Amino acid sequence: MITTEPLFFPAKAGRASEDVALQIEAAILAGRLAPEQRLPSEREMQQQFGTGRGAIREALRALKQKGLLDIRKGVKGGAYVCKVGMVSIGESLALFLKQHDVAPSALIEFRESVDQTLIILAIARGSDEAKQALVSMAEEFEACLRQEDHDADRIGHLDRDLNLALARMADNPIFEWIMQALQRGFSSHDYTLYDTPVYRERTAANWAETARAIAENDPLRARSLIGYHYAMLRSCLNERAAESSSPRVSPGDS
Amino acid sequence: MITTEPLFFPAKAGRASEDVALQIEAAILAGRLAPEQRLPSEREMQQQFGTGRGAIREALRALKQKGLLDIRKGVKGGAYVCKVGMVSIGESLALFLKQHDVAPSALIEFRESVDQTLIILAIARGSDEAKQALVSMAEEFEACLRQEDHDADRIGHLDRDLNLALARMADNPIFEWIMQALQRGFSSHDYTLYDTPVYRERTAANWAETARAIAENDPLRARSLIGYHYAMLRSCLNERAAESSSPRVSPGDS
DNA sequence: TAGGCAGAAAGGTCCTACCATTTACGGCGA
DNA sequence: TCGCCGTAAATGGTAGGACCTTTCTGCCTA
Repeated sequence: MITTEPLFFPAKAGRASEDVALQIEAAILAGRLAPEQRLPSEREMQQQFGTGRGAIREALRALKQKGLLDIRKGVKGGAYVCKVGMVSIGESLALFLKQHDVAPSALIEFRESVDQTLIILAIARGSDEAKQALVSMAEEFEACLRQEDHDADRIGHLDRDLNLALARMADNPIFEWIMQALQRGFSSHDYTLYDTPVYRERTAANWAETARAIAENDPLRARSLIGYHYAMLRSCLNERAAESSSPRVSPGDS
Repeated sequence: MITTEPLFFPAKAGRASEDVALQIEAAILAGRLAPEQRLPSEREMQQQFGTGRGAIREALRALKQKGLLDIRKGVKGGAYVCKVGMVSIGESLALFLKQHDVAPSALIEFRESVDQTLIILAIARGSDEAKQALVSMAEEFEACLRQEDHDADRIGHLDRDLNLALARMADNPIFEWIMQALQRGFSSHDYTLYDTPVYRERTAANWAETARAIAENDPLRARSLIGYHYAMLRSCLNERAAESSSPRVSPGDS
C-alpha cells in the first residue's frame, strides 16, 4: 500500500542507471525535490525503481559529479539535493583548458574583456561599502606583495578574492560564475606575474590604484589601469616564453 | 616479465571509487592516456586497482559525466578517452541557470558584453572568406525570417550558427566555448525575439547589417548595431514580462 | 561468393553479504 | 541527577559472483 506520492516510476530500460539519473534530475529541476531535501535511502529507491542497488548508486554518482547531489554516510546520511554551485562549471573549464592546452594569451584576452566590462558595472552598481572594501583588500594585497617573505599561497588567495569581489559588485551572477571558472583555469599562469620583482611591485600598485579609481567612480581611469595590468601580464609572459627555451622550472613556484 | 607500465596503482582508500577516478583522470590529464585510446576492461582494471568491479564502474560513471570518457558496449567496447568538449560545460551552465533562475536581463547583459568584444576581434582577425560567409549566413537568416511559414527550429539553428561563426572568427577558443555554453542556457529566452513580427523583421535586418559592417571592417558601426540588437531584445522581454505576470512558479519554493 | 549463425568479449544489471561511519539512545557511574 | 560512554541501528561503501545484452569476429553453409 502506497501512502506517499510515487515520486519515482519503477521504470527501467536497457540502461537503468541513466533512466534513474534522468528521473531524479527531472524531479530536482522540476522542484519536486527541494534543495537540502533528503532522497530516500539507496535500498528504498532500489524498491521504488524496481532495480538493483548498483544502478541506483551509479546514477547517484553521476548526479553527484554533476553537482546536483551531496552524499553523506552514516545514519541520517544519504543523498541530499544541493544547488549546483559554480564549482562544477569551473572544473569543466579547467579540464577543457588543460586538455586543449589553450594559449595563455587567449585566456588573458578573454579575461581582459571581461574585466573591462566588470569595472564599468562595478562602478555603476557597487555600493560605497563594497568599493571601500575593495580598496582595503587591494591595499592589503599591496602590503602583502611588498613583504620580503611574501607567501605565494596567500597572494594567490588575495588575488582571487579581489577578482571575485569585483565580480560580485557587478551584481550579475553570470559574471561571478565566469570569474570563478576563470580563477580555476587561470591560476597556474597568473602567478607568474608575482614572481618577477619588477612586475610584482607595479602590479600591486596598479591593483590598489584601480580599486581607488573604482571607489572614486572614475571608469575611464579604471579601464586604463586594467589595460595596463594586462599589458604587464602579456609582456611578462613574453619574457618568460623567450627565456624558457631552456626549460628552467623552479620546483616550488607553480 | 612485465611488458606494460603499471599505469595504475592498486591503491585503495575509504572511497575507492574516488581514488580510482582520480588516478584515471590524472593519467588522462598527464597524457599517459591519449584521446581515442581504450582503457583496460572493467574486469582488468578491477585486478589492477585491486578493488571490486562496482568501484571501477562508479569511477567510470563519474568520469563519463565529466566528459572525459566515452563508454561503449559490446566487444571492442570499453572506456575510451575523449577530449572534453564544450558540451559538458554548457550543461553545467544550463543547470546553474535553471536552479538559480537567473534573470534574463543578466544573461543579456553578459552576452552583449561578450558580443561587443567579439565583433572587434572578428573584424581584426577574421579572414575575408569568413566575413563573406557570415554575410551569406545572415542573409539566409534574414530570408528565412521573412518567410510566412518560418520554421522555428531552423531559425534557432541559424541563429546559433551565426553566433558560433562569429565566435570562431575571433580565433580564441575561450570565446567559442563561452558562446557554446550560452547557446545552451540562453535559447529558451532568445527566441522570444522571433515570435513578435515587428521585432522579427528588425532583428533580421539588423543581423544582416551587422554582418555587412563586419565584412566592411567597420567596428564602430558593428558595435552600434549589436547594441541595437540587445536594446530590442530588452524591450521585447520587457513587453513580455509586462503582459504576462508569469504566475507559474513552482509551489512551495519560498 | 554472400549471407547468416555461433561464439567471444565487454559492458549492464542484479544479488547477497559484509565493512565503515555516523547518529541516537540507553545504561552505568560519579 | 547529570554526564559520559558503549552499543545498536541506519546508511553509504565495497567485494565478488552470476547472468543478460550488445556488438564484433569469423567460420560455416547455401
